[in-house]
Amino acid sequence: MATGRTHRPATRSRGIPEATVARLPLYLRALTALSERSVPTVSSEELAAAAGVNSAKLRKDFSYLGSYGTRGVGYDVEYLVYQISRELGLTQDWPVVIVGIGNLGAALANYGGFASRGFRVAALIDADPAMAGKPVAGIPVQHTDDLEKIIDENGVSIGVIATPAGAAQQVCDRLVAAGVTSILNFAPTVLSVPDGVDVRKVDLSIELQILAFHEQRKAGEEAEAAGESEAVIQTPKESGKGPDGDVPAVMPA
Amino acid sequence: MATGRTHRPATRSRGIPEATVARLPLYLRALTALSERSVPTVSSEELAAAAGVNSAKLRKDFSYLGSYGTRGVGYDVEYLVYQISRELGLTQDWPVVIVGIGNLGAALANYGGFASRGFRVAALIDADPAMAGKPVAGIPVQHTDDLEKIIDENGVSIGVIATPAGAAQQVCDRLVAAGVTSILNFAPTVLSVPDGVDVRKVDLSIELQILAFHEQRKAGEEAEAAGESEAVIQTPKESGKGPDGDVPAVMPA
DNA sequence: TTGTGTGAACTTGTTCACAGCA
DNA sequence: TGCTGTGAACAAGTTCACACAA
Repeated sequence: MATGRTHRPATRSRGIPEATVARLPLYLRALTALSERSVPTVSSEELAAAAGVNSAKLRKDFSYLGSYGTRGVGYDVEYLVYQISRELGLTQDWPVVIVGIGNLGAALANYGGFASRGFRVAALIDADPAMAGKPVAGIPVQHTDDLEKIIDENGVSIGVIATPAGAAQQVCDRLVAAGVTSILNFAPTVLSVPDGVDVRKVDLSIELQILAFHEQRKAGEEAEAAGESEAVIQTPKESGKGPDGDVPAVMPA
Repeated sequence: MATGRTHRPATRSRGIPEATVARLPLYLRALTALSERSVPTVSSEELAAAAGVNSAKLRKDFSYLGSYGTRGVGYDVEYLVYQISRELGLTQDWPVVIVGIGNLGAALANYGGFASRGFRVAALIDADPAMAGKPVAGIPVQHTDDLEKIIDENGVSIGVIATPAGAAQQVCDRLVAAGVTSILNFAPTVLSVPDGVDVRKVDLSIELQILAFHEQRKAGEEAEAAGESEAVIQTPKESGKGPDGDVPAVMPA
């Protein structure tokens, strides 16, 4: 983890900002829907609405890819679908393995959104010998022992970890050693990986906690709207060095 | 959707930057682990390593909450756990409903990470009458018809949508109408909600697409390292007004 | 006339580096 | 002396507003 270089080789990969990259799949989804309805062209305004962003942002994003629109007209849907797909690397096939076939792993295996985007579930792997051979989503589960072989034979470079937290780092290490360079982690742990390996994490409980934060804030605002004046929203820092402020006496031994 | 005000009442909620809020659950998790090992204090350096961030960022984040550390010593683990929990609103109980009990919904219902963080699965809801009454994760599934009643009776303000994309907006509308003000959306659609309602989305396929982008880039860099000189990483803009650049002739009808 | 493409202003987020407290 | 807390510098991301191409 504590290697000298920055984790990602460059903050902007090939000149396209991360924030833009993260939105490209959103645009792609909206464009695919339009394409299916045989809509030939869209304006930035329409597409932005469909993708849930504002049009200035969308145009800026597209400007990093090149000048693919026509002034006064808009964007050619099919052409943009192709350009974004290419930019995201979805014009090629990406075999992925899912490790940890519990509830979540099974859900992922069954998730239709992968196949339609150039991702192919090449194998399902689980540590439970009782699972071995059992088909999930039509794919027989294989045992962890064969992990390296499976990665190698299928040319897998993207791995999905859906194991319990305790097993995640170990699985991660084996995946990386076997040649996987991108990992999608569902286990609630921080994974250490060598330079050059990308990790993205999805943590369900973290998302809920962020919602809870805002939810709590809303509740506070309501109370405030009812009685108190404006000074209710005071920053905790204001009570800075004070004896206690609104901090309950919980300071332990 | 297109209301005058900005979507979120304020960009910084109660003075704490969004980016910081998003990291608090990470710190909390690391702290909880330390707490379980009865570690009394941590330095910003240690805690940062455990949470996978750098120490400067962590200290800055904590500075928004107040001055909870001791110079020359570090942070009291238990005290910080409490402060962050309180800040995130996790000292209270949050009943949540999960709508759409397919593979993913079931996985979420079984997910242990919720209960341990103040979230309680108050009800499971599905549109399939055949599911009604069947217990998932020990909780009987209820029919969508009763959605409003369930929300109301349980005082639910956070809803999780794990339905197919087609049903998501409709479910969302009903949740919101019934009083839900925070939604965690797993369906691959953009949801429109009125002002004051928070939506967070988790899209598995989007995460993979982002990984694919970086994966592709890596492959490109390898090729480059083999033969070409440095000038290979040229920004697409450099070929700006040029005839074609590296764009293949795919422009459709 | 319409809607893209983009410099420039602005906002948010990150990192640096060090003063100052325990 | 050691580590927090934080201003100040920097970087990334967003929004504005308008020139300009079709």
